[in-house]
Amino acid sequence: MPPAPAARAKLLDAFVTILLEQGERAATLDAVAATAGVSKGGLLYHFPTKDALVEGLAEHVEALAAEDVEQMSSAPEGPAAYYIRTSVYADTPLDQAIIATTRLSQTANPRARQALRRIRQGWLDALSVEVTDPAAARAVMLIGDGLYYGAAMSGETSETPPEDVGELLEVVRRITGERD
Amino acid sequence: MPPAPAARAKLLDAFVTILLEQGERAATLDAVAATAGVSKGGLLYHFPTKDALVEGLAEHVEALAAEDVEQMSSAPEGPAAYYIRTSVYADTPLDQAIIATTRLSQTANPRARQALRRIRQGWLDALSVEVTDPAAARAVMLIGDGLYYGAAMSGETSETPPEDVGELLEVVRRITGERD
DNA sequence: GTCTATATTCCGATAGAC
DNA sequence: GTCTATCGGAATATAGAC
Repeated sequence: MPPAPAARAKLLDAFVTILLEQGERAATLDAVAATAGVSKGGLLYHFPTKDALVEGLAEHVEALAAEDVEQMSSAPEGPAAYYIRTSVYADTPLDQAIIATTRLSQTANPRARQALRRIRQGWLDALSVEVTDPAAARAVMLIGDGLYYGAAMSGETSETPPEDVGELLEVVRRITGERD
Repeated sequence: MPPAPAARAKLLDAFVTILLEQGERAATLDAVAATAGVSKGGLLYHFPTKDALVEGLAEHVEALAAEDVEQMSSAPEGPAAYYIRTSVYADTPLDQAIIATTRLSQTANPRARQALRRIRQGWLDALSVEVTDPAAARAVMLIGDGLYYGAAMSGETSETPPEDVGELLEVVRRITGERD
């Protein structure tokens, strides 16, 4: 494994921060470079084009999500409860990277859309192991989507207080209860 | 009431179309004007700044959503079923306007964020009349958010085939069932 | 590897003719 | 009301010094 490319990581982190706090339009090469503490030329050495920067973020967020799916699959509380509980925006690196990717104009950045689609599919697969009714699995999935959506929409901070999650989990238990 | 400002409506419609099909970055004044069949100067007569264009879209989408809330409140099937059924992206003017507003970088466009927040609140209020358990109402709300989110994320077309909605409605019925 | 120019394109907005 | 022409600024990307 490579010796930890600190410069690349710092640049991607700056990209995420700006997307999160100021939106896509503010995430210019100049701004990313300045936030990371390098010049624009320095940035372009690591990411030759802006598309390369988006590609870097896409790979980064997919890697983080893959780790999350592993934890989800082996969670004692079960995948569904783990998924809903962690769908509340909590400032983790994964949450930040996902919202940042969401902020990219996805019609203009097919790669960003692809990353989010893959991540959602990974979650749905992990959910389906526990929640065998497809419609129920989809409903749980959609609630998680909605939680993330609220965070992506309402700005930088969480819309859902953690104390509300407990009640939400009860509702989910009602969904995942056996049927037919 | 004014004599139907056709030019304004045509410009807003072009703005929505471009946001929907190509994303925020493509929605320049030039592109909006060209799509509407007028010059940039012509556009700027009706909307003196780009913020004015966003304001126009925000008012437009809020008005359409207010109509929807009225229909929702008087729907024979009940607000919850109506809400979920119509949350599937269906190319209605309201759906298009909402997704278009979603595409605007909301950190940079507080007015777009405000419009979406107000619309969600209106839906939640209407839902709460039928679904009195707040957590259950929130869960139904979130499923609708998730459906819209999927549409906003996956591009221009619907992610959820209408034939899946029936099964989703059964799940919702399980949520809205009496509790305690 | 990181920097400072600089080239080029494009966007939002203004001015003023018609 | 709608047009053309144009300004000022900003964004992506290149070239080449260090």
